[in-house]
Amino acid sequence: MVDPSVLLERKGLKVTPQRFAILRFLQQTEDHPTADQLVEFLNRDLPMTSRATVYNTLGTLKDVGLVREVTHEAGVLRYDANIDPHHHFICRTCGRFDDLDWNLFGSLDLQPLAGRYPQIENIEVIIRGVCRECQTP
Amino acid sequence: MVDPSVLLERKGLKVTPQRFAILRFLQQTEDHPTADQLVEFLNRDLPMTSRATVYNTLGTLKDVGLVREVTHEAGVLRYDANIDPHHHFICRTCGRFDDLDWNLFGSLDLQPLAGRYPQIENIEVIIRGVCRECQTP
DNA sequence: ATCTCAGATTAGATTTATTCTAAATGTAGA
DNA sequence: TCTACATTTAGAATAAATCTAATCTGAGAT
Repeated sequence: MVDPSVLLERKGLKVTPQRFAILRFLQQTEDHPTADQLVEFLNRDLPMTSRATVYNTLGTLKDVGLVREVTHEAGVLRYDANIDPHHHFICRTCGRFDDLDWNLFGSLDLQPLAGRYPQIENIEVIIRGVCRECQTP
Repeated sequence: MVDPSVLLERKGLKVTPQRFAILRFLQQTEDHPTADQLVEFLNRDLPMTSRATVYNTLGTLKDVGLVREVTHEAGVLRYDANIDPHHHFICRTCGRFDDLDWNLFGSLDLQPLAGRYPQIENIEVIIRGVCRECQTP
């Protein structure tokens, strides 16, 4: 787990308390929080981060590639500090959102796409279903 | 292309002019329109469909499985009458949204997931990049 | 030390997509 | 025709995200 300050500096961004806290929280959680959940968490003890800053910061972190936007649910925008390629499982019942290992499916062969789509930047498999915890036995 | 009336009746839904028009439009377009684009189109010539009805109808069509919600863009919800499994390409520049053939990647082996995720309902590969038309040569 | 200025943060207003509500309409069957 | 229920409707309400204009902060210059 790299120090958030180092990551921010590498990207030429000033290290502010808000940026530090947001990036560190995203690094540490297994989850994929929404902007709103971030506001909630950051201000739980000591309110020091406005809603607008959370949106601004998530935007800049996304622009420099420190954070990914995850947009696989209706009306909800989530954020992920795991920027290595990986896949996702989404539970229809509880909304649980798991990262899945990139190598799960072996190597996806993109050859058939190369002609029609000359510039491919990201590939991701999305699996939807009901997770073990939500099974009704 | 199956008659929308037949599809609606099979699902036990009353055939109304609005439902018919919405389903037929989704069947005929290559695109993945938003609710707003549907309202716009349906009322172009003769206004006869309210915004609420478009949302209601899309909701019921989704519930009975005649239509799929596509949720891969921030803040935008699109609809697709192609309910056979398939993949998607999304252009970062123009937002273009193409269906890709299900067999493009051969068969995805789900065996490694079976233990952890007992109930898998849908799999989809999402490819993001820049389409041929948006290339700057 | 203090000044300056660009960048960062802020509260609150605004915009946009979606959902809700309660009334009006349409339709199938008695 | 009458009744009952589903559907549609306009407009209000909600929620997420963006915008705005003012304030704050801190690193380098003086």
